[in-house]
Amino acid sequence: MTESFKKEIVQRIIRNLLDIQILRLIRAQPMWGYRIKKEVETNFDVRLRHGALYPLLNSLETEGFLASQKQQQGGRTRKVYTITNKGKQYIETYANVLKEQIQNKT
Amino acid sequence: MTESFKKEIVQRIIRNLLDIQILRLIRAQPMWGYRIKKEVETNFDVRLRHGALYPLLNSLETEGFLASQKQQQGGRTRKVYTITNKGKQYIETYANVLKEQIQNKT
DNA sequence: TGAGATATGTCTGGAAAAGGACATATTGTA
DNA sequence: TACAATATGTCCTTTTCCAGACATATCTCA
Repeated sequence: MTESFKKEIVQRIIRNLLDIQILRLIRAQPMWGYRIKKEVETNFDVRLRHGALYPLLNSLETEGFLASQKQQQGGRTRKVYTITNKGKQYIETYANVLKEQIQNKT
Repeated sequence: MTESFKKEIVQRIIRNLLDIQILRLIRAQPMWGYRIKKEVETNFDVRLRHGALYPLLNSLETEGFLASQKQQQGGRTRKVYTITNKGKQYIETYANVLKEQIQNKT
């Protein structure tokens, strides 16, 4: 039962806090959309539709959480994202909130 | 900036994982709906509408995460909820997922 | 006695989100 | 050469969610 709970909870976190998971991935290593999709799908066993991902990445860049550089791979273009200081602050704050969630028996 | 981030993140967690926050509250101390509403609103500085809370409590009981006993307070009735073993397992699994999130297992 | 707090419940219209389709181009492989 | 994978983007319809309203009853305090 605990295993199915775990899968359910992970999926809920991915769905509702997808931007944060993306920031965490990119902080660990700069990445482009297609790669992020594959990482999320294999790491968390959740379907991630590119029709949701690419607009999200663009808005995260517009809001200053991510920055991108175009990278040519032959004739194919990759938009490689790196995390900004603002983005780092956001996930650090997230980690702090989680710590409180675990510690407090509230 | 980090402060406004914190408020935003807390509100997102409450909104999307409200059931878990309720289970955590009730595990700490058996409680009824109105009290839960007040606790959540003061502890997390988030508005919690009773029109969302009461149906959620009823469904958590139906699914076996909570149990309730009616308590008479004069002519006024309180529905006091306690957490079940299933409910405890759910929030323990949640805590484990959060630990992995913090420990940067990605 | 009237207002505000306590206490629990349902329901609905509009907004937000999700799912899937439409669109295009390159690269690798069978 | 055709199909699957890589790579990024938009758009529309359906579904889900939520805020606020509707509903009822008791208790406390001024």
